[in-house]
Amino acid sequence: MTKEKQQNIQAITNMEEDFARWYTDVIMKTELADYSPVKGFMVIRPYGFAIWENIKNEYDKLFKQTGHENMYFPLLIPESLLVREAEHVEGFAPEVAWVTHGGGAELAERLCIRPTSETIICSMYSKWLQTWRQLPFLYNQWCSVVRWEKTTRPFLRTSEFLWQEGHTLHETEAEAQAETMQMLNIYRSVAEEYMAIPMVVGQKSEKEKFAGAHATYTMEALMHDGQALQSGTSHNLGQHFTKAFDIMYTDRDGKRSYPYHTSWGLSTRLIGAIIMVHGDNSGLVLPPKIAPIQIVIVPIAQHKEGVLDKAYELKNILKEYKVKVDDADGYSPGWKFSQWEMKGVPLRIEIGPKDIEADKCVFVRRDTKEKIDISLDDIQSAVAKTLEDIQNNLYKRALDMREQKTSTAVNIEEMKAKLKENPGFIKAMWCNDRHCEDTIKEQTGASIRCIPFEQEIIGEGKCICCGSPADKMVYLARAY
RNA sequence: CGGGGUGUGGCUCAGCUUGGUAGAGCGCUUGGUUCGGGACCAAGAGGCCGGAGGUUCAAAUCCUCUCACUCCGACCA
Repeated sequence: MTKEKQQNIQAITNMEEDFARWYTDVIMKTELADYSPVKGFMVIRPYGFAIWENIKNEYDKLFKQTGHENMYFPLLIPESLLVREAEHVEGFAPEVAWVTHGGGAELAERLCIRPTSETIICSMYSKWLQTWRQLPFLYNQWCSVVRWEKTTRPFLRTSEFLWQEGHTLHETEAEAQAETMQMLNIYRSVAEEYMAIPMVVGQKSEKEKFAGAHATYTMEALMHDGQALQSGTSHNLGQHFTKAFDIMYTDRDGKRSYPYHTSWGLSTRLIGAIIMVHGDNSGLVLPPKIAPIQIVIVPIAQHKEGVLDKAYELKNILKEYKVKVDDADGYSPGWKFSQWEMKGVPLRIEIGPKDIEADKCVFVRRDTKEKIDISLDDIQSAVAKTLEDIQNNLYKRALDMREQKTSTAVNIEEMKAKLKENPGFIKAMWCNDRHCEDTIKEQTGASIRCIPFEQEIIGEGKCICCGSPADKMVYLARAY
């Protein structure tokens, strides 16, 4: 093939050259999503949506296993409800979209398109909750929310995104805290075990916490370019909203009490994380456990006697997996190899006349691009083992990458230098002062991603900014 | 919200300086030969040049305004 032709076909920018373009190229070329006619709003195409469905199904299963039920609340929230909790409005007001007209007439009260549903859900909870015997309330909804964003990027930040929001009520503070942690753990387990993305988990600083929360917990992932991505948050909302919305019940002692409240959410942003953690210059690399197609079978010389039959036979043998036989006529095998590689299919099986004669096939792993001959007798166990290897290897690779991109610093100058030579996480001590937090952000561009549960002491335990004794180690990074 | 970039068949772009109402490659369709890393030949289809004004006998091209997308920074799942 000629050079020009290579370039024409390749079209995915190298990530070393321009990471942002690489990212959008991958999304467009692999047909995960496309831009819509409305600025900041994207269309999720079937291949991208299939990934979301797989993520969603895993989480949904665990939500239900832990006693949660799904429900659905309206898209529109009256302004009077949104403004009930002061911190909350203040946090969200700048990015709310408003509906002012209905059926051509101006509305008496404008309605906001939910940026999140705490307010409308709480207004209903106050109607429903009467007695301690009804607690806990364990509900969740899958929906989309709208936040009018200035700068948007597919999956990472769009004005509308798909997500899940859980909203629970509990009798005691301890139960609410336990729920908050339980959900964060579920978030982390699916992210790590299914998406193969290692997460740093911990608590958000006061500055970074959810508007109206008592405490926010987060899982943070590190992308290939050294930027962090907040990937899921779980909030202990205390009684902030239950008081603001008059949610009261008669407790075990016959007194009127406010319950304790949690909410937790994660979104299609996770798809951005999968792209940016595992992807390479050939395109997507999908972990087997969330790949819409786990195995693609590419027949070679498919017009020849018996080749297609054999391909379908293999598909049938492997029916417990998501298998596609690419029997498209008029495309060369080489073309198909490249296409499916770009789309990140974990395992490709090539089967042609020579293989059939030798009673074998060829496996090609997406993560290592390694080619191996496999006897057809062993195919089932070989597939199981290979997919598991790929899944494990992706996690390990991502973890190595994160560790390689994680440094420590004891003062701001050192932090700047480290971020410059090796962008990624910086572990440092912090005195818990908002002023220091702002200063660090201003001078380095990096924010406190979280105060991790797994603490350690860096250097002599002095705040990276002001040098006073500090009892918290934090992860800092530039973030999406 | 500030700074840059780009809008021409499905995609990537040329044409614009020096106006004369469109071109290439890829993709697509049909037929044939191919088929183990992005095959080849032949014949086709497809565009009022982002939009609105203006200048002109004549505008993709010049002028004004506008819109959209995109990238980089400040704020955010």
